[in-house]
Amino acid sequence: MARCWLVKSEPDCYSFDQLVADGRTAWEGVRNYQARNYMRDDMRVGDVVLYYHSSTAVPAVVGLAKVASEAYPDATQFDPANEYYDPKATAAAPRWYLVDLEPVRPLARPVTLAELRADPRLARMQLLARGNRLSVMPVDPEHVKRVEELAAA
DNA sequence: GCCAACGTTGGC
DNA sequence: GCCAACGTTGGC
Repeated sequence: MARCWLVKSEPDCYSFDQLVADGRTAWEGVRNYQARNYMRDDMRVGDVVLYYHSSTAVPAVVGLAKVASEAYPDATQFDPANEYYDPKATAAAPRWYLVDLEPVRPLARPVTLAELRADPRLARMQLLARGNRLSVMPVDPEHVKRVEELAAA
């Protein structure tokens, strides 16, 4: 069974609709080691990804995506003009890795953070853990299934 | 805009 | 290796 994941994105920055429009995107700009490690070490092509909109009026899971590539160095770390430039990274020793994502489909309707919190079956979801700030994290497949159920309800 | 939580940095 | 200071995240 493939592993499942959740990625956060601010919709004003890069929304799920934008991913659908683009058809595929490099998940650039992640600058947290744990999130990097998940992408670099644990993600596999075809893994299911919940797409979550954060820092917005109604935070919610809005769509399903999938991992579309193995991990490779994030090119933005090498570009001094890019906001994600990292002067300590070199081509010989990249610091940041990413994967490509492809959209699968939007949820029938967004499942809000408040709904997730209200569902006892999702109580152990890592997204809901106190103080969680990771932008890339694993999700239990049962929790993915439950989110899809809520979206269809 | 506020604030709690957390990660990173850098002095020692 | 400790830890205070600082910056960022993200809900509200």
